[in-house]
Amino acid sequence: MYNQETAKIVIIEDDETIRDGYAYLINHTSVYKVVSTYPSFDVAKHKIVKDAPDVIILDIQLPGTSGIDALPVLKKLLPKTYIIMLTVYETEKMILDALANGASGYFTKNTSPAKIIEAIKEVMQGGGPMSPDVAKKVIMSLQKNQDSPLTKRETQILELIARGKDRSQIANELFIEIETVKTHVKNIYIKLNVNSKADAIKVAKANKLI
Amino acid sequence: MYNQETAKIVIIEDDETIRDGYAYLINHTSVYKVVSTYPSFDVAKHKIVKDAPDVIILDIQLPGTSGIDALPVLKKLLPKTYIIMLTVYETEKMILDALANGASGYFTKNTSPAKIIEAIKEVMQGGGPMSPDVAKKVIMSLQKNQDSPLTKRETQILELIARGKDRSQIANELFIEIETVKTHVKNIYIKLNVNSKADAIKVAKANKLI
DNA sequence: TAAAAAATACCCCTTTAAGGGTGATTTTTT
DNA sequence: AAAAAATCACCCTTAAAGGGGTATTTTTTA
Repeated sequence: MYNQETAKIVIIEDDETIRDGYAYLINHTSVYKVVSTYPSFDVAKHKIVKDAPDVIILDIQLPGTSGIDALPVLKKLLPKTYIIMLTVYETEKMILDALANGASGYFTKNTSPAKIIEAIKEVMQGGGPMSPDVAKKVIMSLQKNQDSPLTKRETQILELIARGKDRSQIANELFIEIETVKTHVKNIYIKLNVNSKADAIKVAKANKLI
Repeated sequence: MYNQETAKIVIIEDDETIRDGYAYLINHTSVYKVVSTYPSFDVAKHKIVKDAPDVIILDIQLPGTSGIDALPVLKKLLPKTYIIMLTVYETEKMILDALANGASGYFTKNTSPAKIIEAIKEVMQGGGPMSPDVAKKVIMSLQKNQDSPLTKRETQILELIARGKDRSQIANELFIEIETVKTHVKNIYIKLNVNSKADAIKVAKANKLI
């Protein structure tokens, strides 16, 4: 594992006040060492491999290449480095994109430096820290609509359809006849006001029915 | 919104030591009030509506009805109540199931009472608290495999297939011919060693390629 | 306990999609 | 310049999708 005593941090953040503030606080109130700070990814990319950081604190709103676009590149340059995202915005899409692309943690900028230092510690220990507002959005993205127009069986069948299964596979899996599956599918289409698998999946996902 | 001063908590947990311990600490070191504690859901279900709790702390490993099974019932009985799950285990499936079924937060039992009190506060303010190890698992479930055998285009097409789109819809969306889509699909099948949409989706999801 | 909702199953029908084989060109990356 | 990725086209057969209608049994709820 890593040696926490010497863990190296790099901060990529365009706002000089925030950048220097975090750097100062990490250096003076924690065991971690900020080895470099950069105002943009485009400046950082040529030097960051030499820094060999254990953790990168990456702002999303950067001039030039955005933090989101920088993420996959950084993961390729430094596969073992943990990346904690920082942002002022917190749209569900942005958060999910960042996490899907390899971010280890995600914080909004109203997060105190103490929490960020705690997050560095957590990330070094294999955790996945995020601020409560971010966690809320992630949880919401996992939650299903409580008052679905679909019955349990219909929801179950629609989920199987969404996994690419055809009628006969669904029938086999649920120990019912193909014709029964067909009837359920027809009722699903009527309830969702669609007339194809693709549209049913689209509507169901938009309304978090599946 | 809720009045934080009088927020009512119910604890459902079979271990008496843990149950009383959390209750004592919440009552004596926070502004929240534990109005009832129960050793199982089966005992709680008849009385909990009268308790009208703002937050329920729900153990997963309960005698009789498990916390996972109790979750949808509780959501129906008390739709506006926040539920924080507690567990000793932390399998990805269990966590995702709990969150998908309406849990507001998720903690493992090595979590300090202070963190639980903080979690109650966060949940009352609309946050979605979870312990770092849980957050890690949630993040992992969102992350894609970095070294996929599929090309970008193939991944993109497989994602559209997984959304139930057929060849012609994919062709339209990507501004390419149906025949090209077909070729990509054939190459996907060869790379994943499958010969159907359903199997391709299954293998791809198992390996987090999509 | 009676009514309503959900789940089950079968018949008709037509159109469309899926999957496999083979070969080839162009574009992009390395 | 070579390799990888993306593009397109023709052959073929079988399987699936979607729309229509009807009807029974089981489960849930009022």
